[in-house]
Amino acid sequence: MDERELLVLGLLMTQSQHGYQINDFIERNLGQVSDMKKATAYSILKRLDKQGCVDVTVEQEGNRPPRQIYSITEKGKLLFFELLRSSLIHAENVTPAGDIGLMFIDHLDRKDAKELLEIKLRKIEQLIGICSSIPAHEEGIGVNLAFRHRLALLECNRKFLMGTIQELNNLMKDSV
Amino acid sequence: MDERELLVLGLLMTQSQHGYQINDFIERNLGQVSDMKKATAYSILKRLDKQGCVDVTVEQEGNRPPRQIYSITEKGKLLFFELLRSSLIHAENVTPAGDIGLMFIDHLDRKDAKELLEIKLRKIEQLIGICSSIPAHEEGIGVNLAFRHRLALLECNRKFLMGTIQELNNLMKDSV
DNA sequence: TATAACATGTAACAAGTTACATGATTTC
DNA sequence: GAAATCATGTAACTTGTTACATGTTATA
Repeated sequence: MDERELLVLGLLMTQSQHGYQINDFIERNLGQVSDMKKATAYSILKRLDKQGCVDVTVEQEGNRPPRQIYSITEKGKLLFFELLRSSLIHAENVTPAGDIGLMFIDHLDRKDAKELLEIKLRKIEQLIGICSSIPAHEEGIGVNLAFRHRLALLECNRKFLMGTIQELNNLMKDSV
Repeated sequence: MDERELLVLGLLMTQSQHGYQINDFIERNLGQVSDMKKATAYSILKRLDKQGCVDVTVEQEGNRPPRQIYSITEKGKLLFFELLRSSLIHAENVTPAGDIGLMFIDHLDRKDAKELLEIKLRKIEQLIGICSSIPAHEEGIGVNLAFRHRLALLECNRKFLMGTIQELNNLMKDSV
């Protein structure tokens, strides 16, 4: 559930890091994975510290701003595994975010609806392009699984949208 | 984006209603669509009122608690269409909630990982059962589209999970 | 007569975002 | 000398949840 906390803890599992480093890594490498904002990462680190899930040491090079280096503690590892397990077994039992709109599509006329879904289709196709051009990750299977899953869902959405657009076309023809 | 607000406005598009009615409808009929809590609906209605997106009239039958009947205004309709359009064209550009865990699956041993994914698979299959037993909606295509989309995504997840579990099995055999 | 259903609401809290502030260092 | 990068943080705000409080009426 608490994906952001899991993400931060997961990154600390590989190595001790300071906040800037985590934010930088997410921005550079995990752009298609998480849109967590910087302030959020900093406040999660503080929260984890308060809970005893991380240890902090301060480092300083020359006159640069001091770095707060965070290391995951035993308690933090327990939390990590707890969050990991609950994340892996979790199945969303409600309509995915963004599908509420679909339910109300009849309030638009068919032509408008079709055009909007075509915009969405183009976005999805762009995302498919980006996602399928990511080279396979060397270490472990997890990261590759995540991207393969995302790609599978995007393809599923693409197929669904194409079918729906076709259906709207047919309905428009019928009503002429 | 703001799915809950869109949901409330959408329900008010069909008819004027009071808060209890909206909550009741969601609880009874939209259990697989939204998990919005009652207090949330009430506070959204207040917010919409403050923004001039709904009008309120008070009704009372006998000595029962008075009902605040909310009707959508012209401004509210504009907001509804704005939210509807942005919902329909929106494509999530990050990994779906719940997939962060997948990235860190290598921290578990294969057997554990497999068992957790099997739990998830069973949940997904249950949801598929529920979702495919919902009778088609008579009016319009929107509601049916939403359920068909959800079903398609669930099937996609099922397929992915089965493949992944198989893959974990193979990896376990190899390492013996 | 107990309890479910009707009908509303508030207060406290948690999580996240936005926007701002600070100040050093490297690079153009 | 200006701008980007390094490194941290806070304050205000929004959204949503949990848990509680209130009182009536229909039903078992």
